Amino acid sequence: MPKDMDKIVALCKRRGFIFQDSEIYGGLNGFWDYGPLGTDLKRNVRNVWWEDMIGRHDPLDPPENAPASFHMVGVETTIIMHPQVWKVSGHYDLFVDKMVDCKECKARFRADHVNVAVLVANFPDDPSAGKQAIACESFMPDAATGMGLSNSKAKKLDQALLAFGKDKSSKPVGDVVVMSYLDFLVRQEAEGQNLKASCPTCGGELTTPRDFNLMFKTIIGALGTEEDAAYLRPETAQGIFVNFKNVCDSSRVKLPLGICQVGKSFRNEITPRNFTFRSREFEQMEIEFFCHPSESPKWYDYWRARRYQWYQDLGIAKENLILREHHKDELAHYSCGTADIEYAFPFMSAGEYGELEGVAHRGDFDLRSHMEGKLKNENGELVVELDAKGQPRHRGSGKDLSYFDDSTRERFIPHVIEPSAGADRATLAFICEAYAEDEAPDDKGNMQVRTLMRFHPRLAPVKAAVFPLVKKDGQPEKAKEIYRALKNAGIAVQYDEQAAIGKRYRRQDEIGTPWCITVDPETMSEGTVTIRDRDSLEQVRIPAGEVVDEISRRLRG
RNA sequence: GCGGGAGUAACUCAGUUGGUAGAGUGUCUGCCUUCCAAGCAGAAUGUCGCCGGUUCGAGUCCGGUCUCCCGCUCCA
Repeated sequence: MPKDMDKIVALCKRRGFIFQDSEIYGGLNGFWDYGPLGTDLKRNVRNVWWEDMIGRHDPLDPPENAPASFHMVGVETTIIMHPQVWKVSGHYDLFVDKMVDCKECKARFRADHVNVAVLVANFPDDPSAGKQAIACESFMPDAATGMGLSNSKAKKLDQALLAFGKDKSSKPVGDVVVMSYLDFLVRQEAEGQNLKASCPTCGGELTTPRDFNLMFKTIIGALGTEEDAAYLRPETAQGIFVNFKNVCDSSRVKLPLGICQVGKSFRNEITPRNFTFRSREFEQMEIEFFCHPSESPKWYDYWRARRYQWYQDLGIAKENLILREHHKDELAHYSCGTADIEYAFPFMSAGEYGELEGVAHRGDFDLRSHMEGKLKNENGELVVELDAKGQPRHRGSGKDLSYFDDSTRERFIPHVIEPSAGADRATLAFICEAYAEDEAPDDKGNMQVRTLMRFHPRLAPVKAAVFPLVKKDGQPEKAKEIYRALKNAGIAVQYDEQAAIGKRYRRQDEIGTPWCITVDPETMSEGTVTIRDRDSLEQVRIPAGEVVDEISRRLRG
């Protein structure tokens, strides 16, 4: 049974997990706030990630399934960086997409995605007639066949050719040339022609291409002008790349080496939607893993498997999670391989998944870019992109970012494997996965619907709650004692003496507290308390003095 | 950005032809003392998304705007 996203969103608000940003002013599209429980939950997601990737990492011996031992360290870099970073990384050019709209059907396309088939006619019997572009049809490339020009449109081109040749003595021959809409416009301009490409779907008139800046622009300096434009980072990765040399020079680390960072990133998503899934301000948890080029495929495999497993270890059911290898033509121009870890969010249709994390094999693209300048893919080779004067389009730092391996006396530019996870998306996935409704008996033994969040104990915002069964006979005092002992041990715990015991259990179920500890008459006589399990509803009795140890033990797994 | 739907208490929603707002849940306070929400009693809470217009009077009609949901588009 699919989960109801509306109910999940309602619970998130009702219990203080996630609020719409600036809600009292009507909200702000694409921005979300975390309430008290959501803040703890998301912090747990971040902390568990940091702990598992760095804190608990053992650099002395190879971890399970790893090709070799390796180092993992962290950095924290700024949201605003030198503007040249984004020019070199390609974001400046790529994030400023040219978009065209259809004035008729209102469809919007990326201008470089619209293809135009131009019919160029010539008269083989009459060379003096020259070549002329006489007709065009626009179409969207069909991913399946690679041939998006429909038969009807091809026929129209044929007819145009026939009509063109009608009053000529010799027969025209036509060549169909396919180009992007942007190239088409450039050629029309250059050749002084005025063919008009129309909407690929409805044939309506298209607007001229307009800029869409997907990076947030800002100004540095109180008196800053457009000259001082800077950008909020669209990814945390670049802060790692530009510090690669600093980290190597300062940290007594060797390759293979992972440098990790958690932090906010910003993208002007065109259509923010689906709760927090596509937000304009979001948090990333990224690893840039640097290794020898010859070892990179092994590390790519390692990180894909390890990161896929990580979500499962924290409670995401395997049937809701896929590891999807990108198809070749889906790869970014720099990537030698990318796999997405995707989750079957309730708001997606059956069989569809939303990306939680991308694990990309980036080769030496990033370090080379920051050395040499913005790179482009030319016939499978990454080369520095040049401007009209033959200079680099965007100049690199000129610094040598290669790595010298002392043991092999070899110098090389490391390859990078990038597991890049979304903290908000992971948090949302954990929320969706945790949401459950089951049936539990009420005090009369009738089955009632119970709403609960089955958070993994490491992620649960509240780990335990302590109740007195009744508000008398010294039970509240005893319960508070246990509550404080847990607090002092650094365990997130709540105390509740309000209303019937069953109601208190349900309250904790709804926020995903794994364990409830209840003080009852037997506590007063025998010194034992019950620990009730959220998922099984089972209770076990242990000495009150062992509660802190027992909960700590359970939290360690 | 387009098309469709929606916005009323913290949540889910009702609100008849325009006559100055209700229910359930939740929250809080007592009582009860009982191990899985619905025993009893009581209380608080809304400029009906926002702005403007029509009207003697607008939650209700009109215009604009913001936000959410669905579809399209987009998602290096």
